[in-house]
Amino acid sequence: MKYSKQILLDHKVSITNPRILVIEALLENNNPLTVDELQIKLKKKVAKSTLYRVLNDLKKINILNEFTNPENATVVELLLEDDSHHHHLFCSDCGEIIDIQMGDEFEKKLSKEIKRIEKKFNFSIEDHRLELFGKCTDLCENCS
Amino acid sequence: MKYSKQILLDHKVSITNPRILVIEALLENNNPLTVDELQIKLKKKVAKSTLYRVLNDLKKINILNEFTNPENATVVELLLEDDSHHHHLFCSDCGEIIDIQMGDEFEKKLSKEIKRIEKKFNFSIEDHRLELFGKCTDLCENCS
DNA sequence: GAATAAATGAGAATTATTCTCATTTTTTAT
DNA sequence: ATAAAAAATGAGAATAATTCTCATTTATTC
Repeated sequence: MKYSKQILLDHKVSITNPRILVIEALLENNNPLTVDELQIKLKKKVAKSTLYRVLNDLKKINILNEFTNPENATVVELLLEDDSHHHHLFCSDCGEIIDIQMGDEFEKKLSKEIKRIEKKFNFSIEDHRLELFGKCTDLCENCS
Repeated sequence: MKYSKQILLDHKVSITNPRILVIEALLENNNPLTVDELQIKLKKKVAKSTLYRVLNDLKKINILNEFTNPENATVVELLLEDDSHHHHLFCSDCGEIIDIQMGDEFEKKLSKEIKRIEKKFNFSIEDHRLELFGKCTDLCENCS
């Protein structure tokens, strides 16, 4: 069975063509996509209103991560069980977004700092996000 | 002279009432504000179009930091020379956004990791942002 | 396979932000 | 301090992103 169908089955939501197409499009890319890019990839196959609805459906079953790029455009990526914790690197020249992983030692240090912040502000912290901003130098075909 | 006027003078842009009002409103709060909150604070004193224009003006002279909250609403804060490097903590109950500082050791470790990422992806990284998400427990009047 | 429930497509409605342009305010040069 | 020139403002129109509506289609249940 197609992986995308399995994902929908696993989350007990009905299996429809638009949902399969959106998941496939997101699976094809290793990195996050803006909604615009996604719309272009699915042009004529999924209605705009349906695309937004499907994205909301995927959010509801907790397999979609949504954030914004430095221009405040909405960006999405699938977050599946086997995905490991990662952060994002943004290129201000070509707009590319790259998944990055920080070293274990760094994440441990971050956890400690988070505990300190929790106490200081009497917060219960559930998640965090680290974003790095810069320019890809000479390797990117878009920035050449 | 009012601090807000001084800021405008220092950055060689003309001193106008809407600009002063926006800067004062942002200075009043220690923490970032959504554009909506800012609009309410300035209700009837600054036109909506002017507010957005002034925010863009402040961005141009690099004293405004703009980002989004977890609901993707635009958030702004003044970033003045004497402000030190900080990050943000978001409460998903009351929407409050709090400035936080991470320990020196943590920031040093982060710098090292950033150098590693720069080499790995052939990037030149210019900035970073860390966001923590959680709930304020019992101290916040909005979350009581 | 028929009945029921859920999802879709197309476009209208809504919201956030930018743009336009006539008027007002600020700056510059005397 | 004042007049001319330049820049900024307010009000609302225009645009863009996202959500909503509802008649039709597709998926699920029995």
